Amino acid sequence: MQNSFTEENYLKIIHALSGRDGGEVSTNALAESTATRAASVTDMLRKLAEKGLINYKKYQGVTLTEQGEKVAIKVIRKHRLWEVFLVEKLGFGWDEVHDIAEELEHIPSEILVEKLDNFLGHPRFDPHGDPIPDAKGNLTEPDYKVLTDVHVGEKVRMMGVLDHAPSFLQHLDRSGIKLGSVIEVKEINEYDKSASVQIDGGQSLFISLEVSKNLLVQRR
Amino acid sequence: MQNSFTEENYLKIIHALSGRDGGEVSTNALAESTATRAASVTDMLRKLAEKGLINYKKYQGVTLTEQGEKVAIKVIRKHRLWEVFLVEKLGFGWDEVHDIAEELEHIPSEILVEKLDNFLGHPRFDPHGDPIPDAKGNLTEPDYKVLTDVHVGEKVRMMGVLDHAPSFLQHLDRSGIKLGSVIEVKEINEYDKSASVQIDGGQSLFISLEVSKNLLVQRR
DNA sequence: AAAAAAATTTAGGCTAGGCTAAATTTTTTA
DNA sequence: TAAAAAATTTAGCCTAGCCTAAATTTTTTT
Repeated sequence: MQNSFTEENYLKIIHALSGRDGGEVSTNALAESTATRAASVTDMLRKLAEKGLINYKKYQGVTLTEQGEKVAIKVIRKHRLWEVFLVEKLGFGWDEVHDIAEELEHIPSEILVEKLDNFLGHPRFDPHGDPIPDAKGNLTEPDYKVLTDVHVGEKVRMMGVLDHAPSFLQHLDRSGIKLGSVIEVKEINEYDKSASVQIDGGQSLFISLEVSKNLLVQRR
Repeated sequence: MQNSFTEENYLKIIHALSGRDGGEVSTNALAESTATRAASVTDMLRKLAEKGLINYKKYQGVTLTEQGEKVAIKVIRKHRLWEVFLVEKLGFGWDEVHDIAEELEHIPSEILVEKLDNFLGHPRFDPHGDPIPDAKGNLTEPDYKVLTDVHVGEKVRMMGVLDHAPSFLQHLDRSGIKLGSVIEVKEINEYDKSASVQIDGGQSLFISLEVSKNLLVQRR
């Protein structure tokens, strides 16, 4: 049986909120993420549980079943592939594609996804650095670190973002920080943890703790 | 205000059914095309009329208002552009794209359409030969003729199809008839109006009246 | 370990878009 | 042109997803 647009969204969000450990997700957290009320979430949880997509016991929060996980990962795959298409082929900025991909991800057609993947050359990461699950549903999260964990003197490579908000991405654009940029931490201020960094061996700039916390990087 | 997926579909179908003359479309015709019951159509018509998208008087059939026509043409533009994308870029067959485009056409985003149009190189026709409305909403139907109106001895070019059913398109594939093919009518059988034709100066074959009726052609 | 607070669920409703059955209007036929 | 048939609308219901208010359960405080 097919899952609705709304059901797919719930599964995707449960996946995101349960994190690497696959821990329980609360009704309230879901209400916040879906921009609905807790009572509405409860309704949907009952329905998803009946369909065997989540493990749900009243008052205890939910986790995805294996089947639910599969559906969620398919949606994530579609979302990220469409984002690549929008940026690489259509010329959108990385700050503009989220809402459109949010719609495209629910277009139902296995063949479409596979042809799209093929057309794009089987990309491994989306424009924000998030990994794209493969056709079999394998999703491997690379273990990047957050820039706040980098010591003075280290040179790292920018690999992704935690915050996907357009305003944050635009801020990075203005700062000249993009995927692949080399960031050298020159100095960290004790007081507010803001940092002085050098981008790609050129431009020096200050970045706030708020920014550092949302930058995923990798030692080189 | 935004129109729903369903509302857009009604407008698109009313456009298609009212033909070149913009004539009234009946409730029953809409029920058939939308695969719903007449009573449901009546409900929707009331709603579309309230929104100013159609001219509706009880029992009298409907026509599109100028505003409704605009919406319909936008949907058609999106549908046909996506079909070009699916065939030209993703490698789908012309018989496989209708249902997927039916979903994609409702993705809301003006910018997306324009970027897609640009990416595709501003195509004028979709993979079935149907004209693509321009960004301003101009839709000019070329006046092709149907193959049944072609006399013996004439050579014409295949420009489109009236029937978009996969089975018909696949039949054309098997017959080697595609957009742009030159068709020379060698003989027409009085009895059943079937015809003997030559395709691109090579392959000769018989085509039934049913096929002739659905082929749009142009004198050269 | 009670009491208070927070989280969650239940009860009862609402809207969009469907449906069936019955009523009404228009069209066709005799 | 009146009766029959066909088309259309109205009335009353249904489901998916959402809502508020009230009830219930869990968690936190004192």
